[in-house]
Amino acid sequence: MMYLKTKLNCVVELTSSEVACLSELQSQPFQIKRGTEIAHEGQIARRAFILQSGWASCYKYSRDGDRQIISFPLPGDFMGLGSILLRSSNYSFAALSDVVVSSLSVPCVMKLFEKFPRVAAAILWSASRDEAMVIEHLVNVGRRSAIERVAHCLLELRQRLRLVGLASESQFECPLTQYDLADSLGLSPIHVNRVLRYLREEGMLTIKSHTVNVHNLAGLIKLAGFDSAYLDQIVPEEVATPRAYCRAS
Amino acid sequence: MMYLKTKLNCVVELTSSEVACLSELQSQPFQIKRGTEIAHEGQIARRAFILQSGWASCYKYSRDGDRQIISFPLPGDFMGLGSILLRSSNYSFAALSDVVVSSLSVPCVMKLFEKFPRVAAAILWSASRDEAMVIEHLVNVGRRSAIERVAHCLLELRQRLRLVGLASESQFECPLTQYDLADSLGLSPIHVNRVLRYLREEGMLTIKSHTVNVHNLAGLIKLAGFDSAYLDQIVPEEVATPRAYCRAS
DNA sequence: CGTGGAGTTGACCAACCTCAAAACATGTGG
DNA sequence: CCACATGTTTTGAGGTTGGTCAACTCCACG
Repeated sequence: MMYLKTKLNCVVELTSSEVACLSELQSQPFQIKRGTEIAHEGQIARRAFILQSGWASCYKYSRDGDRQIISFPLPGDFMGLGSILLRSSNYSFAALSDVVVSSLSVPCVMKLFEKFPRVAAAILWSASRDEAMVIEHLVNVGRRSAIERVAHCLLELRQRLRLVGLASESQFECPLTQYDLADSLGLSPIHVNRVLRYLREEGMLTIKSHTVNVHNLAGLIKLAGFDSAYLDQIVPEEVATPRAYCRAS
Repeated sequence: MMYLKTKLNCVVELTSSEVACLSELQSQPFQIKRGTEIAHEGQIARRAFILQSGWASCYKYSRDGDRQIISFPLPGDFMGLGSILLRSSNYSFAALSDVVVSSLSVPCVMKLFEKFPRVAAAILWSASRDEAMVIEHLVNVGRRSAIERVAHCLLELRQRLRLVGLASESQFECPLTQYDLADSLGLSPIHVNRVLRYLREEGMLTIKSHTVNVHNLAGLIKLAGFDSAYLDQIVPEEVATPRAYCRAS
């Protein structure tokens, strides 16, 4: 609940009845163990999930069995939102660490749309931001070198974790293996390892026991060509200032 | 108008008042010349566009000036839908051929959400499908060989064109240059050329004077590992069968 | 005709992959 | 608390895919 409310609230200021509706429609949070697949590609999507704590991954397999990770949902993010209106899920997703999620059923989402158009707008906003991240990911994989990709990915994770209060200026927990990184960045795990060594030897960052330490933030940002604009949480006037198009409750 | 209506109509059956509202809120279609940039990355997005005829491209530049094409909007597709709720546009888009578009302003979209929740659902559906295409594109670039990428891309275009009646079984118009393909697939134009030669010599397809001729469809599908599920237009029961959650007009 | 964009080709090269093996963690059951 | 098993990181050697550079050709369009 907590996250869904704060997340959507940052888009449009929700009224108390809207907030009440959200908490009603959302399931009780429940735990999922590390490594569990939550939804599988091609399944009919009956629910969307909101990650309350822990890390997850969304991925697809290519025909020859190579995995491409689409995104790493972090606390506060939706999973499978894009699938609820399609016949079947686009992709699979799984828990990368022990995880707490809550869920919304498809009829619940439709009910939200019907009753609270501003919540609908907030959900579309959230979907738009997810799309922006996938797009940046595509640019990363399509047009950047291995070193840039790795640096860019870690900077994005740092920035997103900071937005939910889970990273300090120069350090954050990160359960990703080098295999996960490789599958996300379109590289081999061996090459990811070489890149991480390079970044370590250049004094940029180190990773030890699932903790990333950034030693030269400015250098990394320059190296990766990182611009965090696409992660902005700010919302345009016309969308955010509510009352103009708010129905009489 | 035509396209917006038929597109959204295939999601939820729109009532006549919903259709009327759509035509009212959509601008008159207007022409844009080939090569014109319609919106630029970072601009404030004041409108979303619906492509009525012709081809377009959505793209971003990486810091070192390499272009990554995100998608090729075809007739009936939205452009910039994901940007209207964000502060600024994610990406640029431009006309690849002479093009006819109509547009929706941001307040119009908000009005649609408020008045017609089912139209809102249909718009989110459309955004979900766009996201599914970007995701497949990411898998393509991240995990497939150059030959697979080119074949997959052309098969996707064929399939999408067929859905709007612009491709026959084995042939379609395609204004893309080899540079465009390269920037979409994360390859160099020279290598795209080599791949196209290979596909030609294998009897898979030929491209001549902006026309793609598929000579061995089954072979191409196998070669690319192409599965068109992500392009499906079918919508789940709960979303499509309307009256259940339809407000009293 | 002539000009510029697009397609084509060859030669060479580098970024990244694959295979193989060892060192290092981490967690589990005894 | 140890011993083993499993998963993860690290390193090396050699090979491929696809990139770069440079040139030439083929059009479409003025």
